Amino acid sequence: MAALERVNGVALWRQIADSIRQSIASGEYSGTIPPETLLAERFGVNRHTVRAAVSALSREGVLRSERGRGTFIIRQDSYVFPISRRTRFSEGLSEQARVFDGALLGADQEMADAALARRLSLEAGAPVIRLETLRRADGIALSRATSWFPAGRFAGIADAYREEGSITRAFRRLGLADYVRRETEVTASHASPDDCLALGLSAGAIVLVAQSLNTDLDGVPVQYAVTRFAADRVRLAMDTG
Amino acid sequence: MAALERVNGVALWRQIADSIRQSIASGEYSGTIPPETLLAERFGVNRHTVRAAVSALSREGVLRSERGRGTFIIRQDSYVFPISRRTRFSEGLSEQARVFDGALLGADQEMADAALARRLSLEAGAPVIRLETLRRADGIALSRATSWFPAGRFAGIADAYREEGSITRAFRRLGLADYVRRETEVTASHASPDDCLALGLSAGAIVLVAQSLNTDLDGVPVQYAVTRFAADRVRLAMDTG
DNA sequence: GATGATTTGTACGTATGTATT
DNA sequence: CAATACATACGTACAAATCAT
Repeated sequence: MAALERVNGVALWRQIADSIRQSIASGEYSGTIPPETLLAERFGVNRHTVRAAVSALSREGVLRSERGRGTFIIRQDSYVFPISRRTRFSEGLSEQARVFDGALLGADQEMADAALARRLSLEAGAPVIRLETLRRADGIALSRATSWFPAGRFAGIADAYREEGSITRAFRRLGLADYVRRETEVTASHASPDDCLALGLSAGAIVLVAQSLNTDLDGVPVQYAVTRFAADRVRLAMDTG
Repeated sequence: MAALERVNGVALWRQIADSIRQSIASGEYSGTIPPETLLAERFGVNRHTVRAAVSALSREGVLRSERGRGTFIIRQDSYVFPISRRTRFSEGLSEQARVFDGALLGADQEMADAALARRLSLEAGAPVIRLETLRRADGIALSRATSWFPAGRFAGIADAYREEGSITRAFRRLGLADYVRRETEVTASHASPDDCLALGLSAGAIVLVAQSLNTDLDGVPVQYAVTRFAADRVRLAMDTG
């Protein structure tokens, strides 16, 4: 594998670890991964380097090595987040997780900058409420979101969310019975130190970043959110059938 | 901060380079990027580390530094891929790129394994045609896709695609006038060596992985595809308004 | 034009991580 | 496990080009 060279700022063992993870996800291996010596030969590296890769995956909870027996694949749960006009994370997940909750990490009032004001159809500098929230399923952090709401219309949103643990229910409490998702834009990037802390990720992990806009039934924006999903625990599903 | 690399396997400067590239793509910067000292402070690293990141991006043709003046953005390539029931990549992109084309990297006939057969509503072991394709905009590789088609119905799909450069037109040529996207599932992972080669990415880059199913108007599956997008050049947009 | 602030370029030193032998 | 060569990251200092005043 000539492509594996250390010139790009990514350690060989990390590239090999990612390759192994990929092979596991694609079903190429089942039960155990091949022996270290075989992998070393296949990747064209020293056995020590393969060991470093396996060690990293073990730390991340993907593999478990047993002396004399082999290295076993630990199945990890992955959650599907539906994205549609009627997206309700809490409802979509309730079938997959036994315990599902949202926590309020922080709240603040600030002034909308030009880009945010445009998205929420407000005047630049208009007051908005920012919520930092965390979603968990069965005790595992899945996503953290930063949401902005027009401050005039949703003054008590922070308290409402804190007590309800759900945007849908917080909206309902403030008199907004229904809302729809107008648009979602998905990208991906490396997890920031903040992401790692909040989501319990190892440094260098990947997050799916979704920017979304919700409106009321008259098309008036009620929430703009940037949500960061732990990419190895979550799939985003768009049903367009 | 030096400890980051130990846990991670991805060099700090590489993570910062990716982050800068992401910010450029998302339109956060325009014209120039912030000064090195400011970026260093913002990322919490030494100025040299930022310089290593900028240096890498300069080698890749994204940035150009001028002493005393600043660091200028050369390529600000960000393409939005719409995902909807009527997704037509070629149509959605034609407004954003001057030159847009699809190339056939390879084609093969194989037998559907259990998972693929289920997705295409075929018997396990049924013959399918696999296409490896690459999409470019203005000469820049945006995505590579592996697609499977029922071999019985779309025998000449490889030749048709090779000559048309588009799935939509290849389908039309084989008598399928129209089709719809039924579902799409999005995840993200590190770029494999193959991805790096095909998409011109640096090791450690991120790809958005979309698994999608297309059906004809009667709901019969016609194509299952796994598409790998260069995450720093592409945003996936779901319009649910 | 001169001055100082800003910004990128260069150099040296130190410590630690990475990968092979 | 040790030795080795190279990459990564920080720290400090100063030089050179540009820009606002």
